[in-house]
Amino acid sequence: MKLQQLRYIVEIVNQNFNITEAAEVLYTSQPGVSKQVRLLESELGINIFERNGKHIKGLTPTGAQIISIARELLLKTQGIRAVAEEETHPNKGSLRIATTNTQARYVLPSIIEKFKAQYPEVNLHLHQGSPNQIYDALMLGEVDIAITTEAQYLFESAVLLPCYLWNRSVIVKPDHPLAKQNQKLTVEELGKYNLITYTFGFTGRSDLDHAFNKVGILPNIVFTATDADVIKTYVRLGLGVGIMASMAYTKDDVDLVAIDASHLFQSSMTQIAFRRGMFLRNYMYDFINYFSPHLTKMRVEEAEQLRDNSAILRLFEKITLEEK
Amino acid sequence: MKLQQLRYIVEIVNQNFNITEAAEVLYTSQPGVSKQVRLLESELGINIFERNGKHIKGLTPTGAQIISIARELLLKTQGIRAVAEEETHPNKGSLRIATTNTQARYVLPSIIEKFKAQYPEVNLHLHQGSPNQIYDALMLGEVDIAITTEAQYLFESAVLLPCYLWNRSVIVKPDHPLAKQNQKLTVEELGKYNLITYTFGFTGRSDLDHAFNKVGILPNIVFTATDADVIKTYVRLGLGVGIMASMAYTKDDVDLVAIDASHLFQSSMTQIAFRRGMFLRNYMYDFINYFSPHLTKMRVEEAEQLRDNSAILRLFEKITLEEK
DNA sequence: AACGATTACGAATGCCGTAATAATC
DNA sequence: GATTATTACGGCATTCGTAATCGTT
Repeated sequence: MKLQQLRYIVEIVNQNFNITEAAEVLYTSQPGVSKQVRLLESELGINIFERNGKHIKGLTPTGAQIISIARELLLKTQGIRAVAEEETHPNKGSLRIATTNTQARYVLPSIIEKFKAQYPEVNLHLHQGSPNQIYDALMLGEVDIAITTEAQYLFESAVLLPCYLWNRSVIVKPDHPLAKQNQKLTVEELGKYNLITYTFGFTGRSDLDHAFNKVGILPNIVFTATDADVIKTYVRLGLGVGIMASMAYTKDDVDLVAIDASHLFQSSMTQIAFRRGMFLRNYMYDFINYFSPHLTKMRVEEAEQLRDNSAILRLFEKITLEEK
Repeated sequence: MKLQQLRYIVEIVNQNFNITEAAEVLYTSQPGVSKQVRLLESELGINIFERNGKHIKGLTPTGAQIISIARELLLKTQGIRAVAEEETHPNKGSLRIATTNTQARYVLPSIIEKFKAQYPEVNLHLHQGSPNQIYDALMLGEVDIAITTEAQYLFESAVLLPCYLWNRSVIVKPDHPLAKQNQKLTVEELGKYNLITYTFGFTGRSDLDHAFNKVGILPNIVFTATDADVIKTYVRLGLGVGIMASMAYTKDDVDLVAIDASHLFQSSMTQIAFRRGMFLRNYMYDFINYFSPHLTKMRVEEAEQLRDNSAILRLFEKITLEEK
């Protein structure tokens, strides 16, 4: 069994069982990959891949288990390299982040600017996707860090650190009735209008639905989007009232009015995640710390020792209380 | 980076930083090992080993981290092989168990007999040691399964399954006053005699101390041993009253009298442990099941999904309740 | 017919072992 | 002086790439 052979079989799976493409990605020849796969299979005495004559169709049940172990194993080789690089080039390397639109567009820019200034030699890769995609990218080792506000249950097998609470604002044009009234906004009132908000599974949408359910109102949601820019665009077209993360309302949005709605909906939590047992470069700790100042290296390490994410939540609730 | 190179550096650590011995254990030549180590170090650009001129003294801090990752990584290669062997030779392989004296001497024989009959082609290795040694052997991958009755806190990073509760008996010679009295035994009464029991850290000794502490009696423990045979020997010599696991009193002990003491001391729990994430061969599940009938493959798998051992305990408390 | 996997073969690399050397205890 | 690590070097195995072949879609 060779590390290369494991790299080969994992890459074949990644490339949808196409050895030719896998060979290209690996900068090697098709026959070489094919041969090493057969060698590994004969060494283990089993078929990893399900074949139809000469064509690979998929994984055998045993093969699927082996791929899963091989993936973890290859991640550990990256860990060894990272440990070594931390000593040889502590300020050099790459930081791969997966996140959703809201973070990428409104929260991360200033943090990345600061980070870039501190670590000019770290290559930053930012991948935007749905919570599910973010989770997959994290677990397949395609990114080092995930930032998410949704589907915390997905990340049970990762280390999930609470970053900050955020609230929603209602967005309307200045001539809209809601912009003129002085009374405090109610959920009932919002229910009267056409609403534009996030697509289900994005940016705290589940918390929002929950608030309407609780008062027994079926909201009239006419448009949904995965990002606030689209929401604002449709509000500007007069198609409805927008509900989005307050941080997505910026000083450039002079043609829109934001009405605080933090009293209507439960606060949502933005969280940062990484794979359990992963070696974190020092600059990664720093990035996490820039993103969320209470997440010092010491506290992150302490949190990782805890067995599940609810214990991590309790830890930080305690820390917040003590600081007050 | 090659798997062999990782095997080499780990084995050098195992052999106390002696490359010559490591080479012997690996059935290869000293220069070959030495060269591969230098190659790996130069590939990573760091020193794994602390050197004094040409002699290896120990690990660098970075090296220590790398060894730790390399160990986990090599365990995963064993996992891949195990998955393959499960398909090629489901009834063939090895089962390495670490346990304490009491289990090895009084509990396991009948189970091993049954297991051997079922799986004649599985090589059994039984290692006896202190709870600490058992834990180390398990975590270093030297054994597949650990059976323990002590120091559960040590096994937090493993999967720890509750097997059965057991109690203690007081062992005396037939002419001893305790053998003749008909009243129920009390802790106070026991405190009057010289006692012989387990060494601290073995076979539920901590539970025993706890019982004396609770009633504020300082027991007069004159001999301690790691196994019941030694305890019985000293009782036979008339040196004191023995307190040991009831299961260690067998039909061969006709010259001794056992007095049930389950009402005096809290029951102790025997537990079975394996590394989290380890691939268990089917015969291993069967062994666990023979050892503890309520631990079916399904329940063991379910328990492993849980995040910590207290959750596993709760799961089995629930199962026990439902069965009643 | 085109694409994709395997086989065949030659070149190059790399690993391993013996022998010799150097350094430490 | 004995033990232990490194260097040198030659043989062997393995891997990799190109070219050709075979099968599938």
